[in-house]
Amino acid sequence: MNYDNVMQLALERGFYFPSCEIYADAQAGFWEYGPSGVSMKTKFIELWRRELVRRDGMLEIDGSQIMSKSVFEASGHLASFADPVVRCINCKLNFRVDKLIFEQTGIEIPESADLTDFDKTVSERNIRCPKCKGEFERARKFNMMFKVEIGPEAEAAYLRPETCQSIFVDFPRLFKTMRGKLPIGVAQIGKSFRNEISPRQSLLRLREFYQAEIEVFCNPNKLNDLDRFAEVQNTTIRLWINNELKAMTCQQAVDSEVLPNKFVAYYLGLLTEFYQKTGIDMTKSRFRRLGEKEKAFYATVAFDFEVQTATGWLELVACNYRSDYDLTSHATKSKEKFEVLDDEQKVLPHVFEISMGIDRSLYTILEHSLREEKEHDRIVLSLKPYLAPVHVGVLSLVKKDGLKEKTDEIFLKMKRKYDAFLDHSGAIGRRYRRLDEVGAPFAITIDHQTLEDQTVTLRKRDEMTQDRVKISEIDKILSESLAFP
RNA sequence: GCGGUGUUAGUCCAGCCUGGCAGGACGUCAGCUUCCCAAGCUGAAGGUCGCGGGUUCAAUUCCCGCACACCGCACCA
Repeated sequence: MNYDNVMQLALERGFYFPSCEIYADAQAGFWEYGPSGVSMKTKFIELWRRELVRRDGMLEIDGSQIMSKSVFEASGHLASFADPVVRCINCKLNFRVDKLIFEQTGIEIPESADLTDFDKTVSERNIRCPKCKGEFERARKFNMMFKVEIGPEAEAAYLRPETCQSIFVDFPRLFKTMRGKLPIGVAQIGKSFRNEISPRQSLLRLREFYQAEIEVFCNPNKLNDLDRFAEVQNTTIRLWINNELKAMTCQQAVDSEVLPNKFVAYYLGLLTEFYQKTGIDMTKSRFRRLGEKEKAFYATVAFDFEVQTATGWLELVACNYRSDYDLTSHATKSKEKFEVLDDEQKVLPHVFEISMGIDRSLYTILEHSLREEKEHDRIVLSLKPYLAPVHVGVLSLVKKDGLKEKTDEIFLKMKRKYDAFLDHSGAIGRRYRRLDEVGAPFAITIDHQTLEDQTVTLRKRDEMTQDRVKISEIDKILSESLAFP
């Protein structure tokens, strides 16, 4: 299905919708999750916890969204998480100065260069505004972090542009108090904030968005010394190297040196197994190795996990080998010690990062799960049962003859344990269609026979088949069918 | 941020050219009917016509500005 189909489903069925939409000054790039969206997101996060955090024995934290200025001085975000721009004195339009210089002269200046380098080239080559031929003000940096002011003295602080900074900052305490031992993963789910110049396409590019980030701290001398690699050695991962797809097992990727070490291969394997369980079509996925110019300023090796969607290839996860960039920076700035003991040797850990975009992942799951069945005149969201916003619809075939009361009684017994949806009104077929659209894998219907023999019909979403089951068996059937894998 | 196209009920859209009571379909809700896959009948609710200004006796309609959305460019999880 295409982007518009997903968008319409999202708006009509309570998955997500624009923030502040009743007001004209609502800003782009902010979206709300509705009831269906929250329910699905909660379950997605539970799957992430199971498949990554618990499976690998990671520590999970929940850090502040507002962090002090020093954090971002150390991390490099104040200096580097910014685009160099110039503004025309005459018409006030802003331009990316590095792009402008390249377009007009062919000279390439890296975007991280000193502002004076840009000013020098602009004046030497007499670069003028493309729109009005006006001269430019001096170059400045447009930083993509949201600045906030703390307290009556308005001390500067920032909304975090990535969740991982608190993981780095907290590392010394976590390692000491949680009896840390390398390698160790620290995970966090939360919101990050980026002042994007042009947010677009709802959940795909937000100014306020959810990340699920994992930072694995490791001994850089032991990247091939990892017992648990055996768990994923036969897992097939899809790698996109030099414009070519190479599907191979993790073991083969290490042996052929397509991946640098077992450590990286292991986590790409875990991530693959996680996404397989989300219902995303893995034949439309790849880990793409980034070139030098594409990588973030802190990365030495980088793979993006990308998935093909109706909007093109979409980056869901950034996997960056950040080496000791972060810990060295924070150690230098804070004077805190970040070295730890590993086999009685002092070592400054390196960091491998798995930075997941939750919103984008949820969009992709929706797009890959949504289909139209013309022969049955219905739209079906074939979510994995354990990710469905509604687990089961509980329906009375008709309201009268005591069926409503019997239905209420059954619903009451289920509603704490399952996301059950009670519905008495309208034609039964219409109610099934509505449940199909929110991805409810099951519907149980109470009819006249129920009153005679204590059985109900259990309808399956994908097959549209119905079985008669005893009321006493419902719980067992549902708990098995809805369980996480 | 640039260029193009749009914005009217929950959704899709008509009305705008040529200013004069805010409409349709689907959906939702209630009742009747039916009794297992969007059937039918009756009724109802639902709108700052994106926001602000201007022209006019009168603006959803004409003019200006802005915001937002979509497509393309650039940037990113």
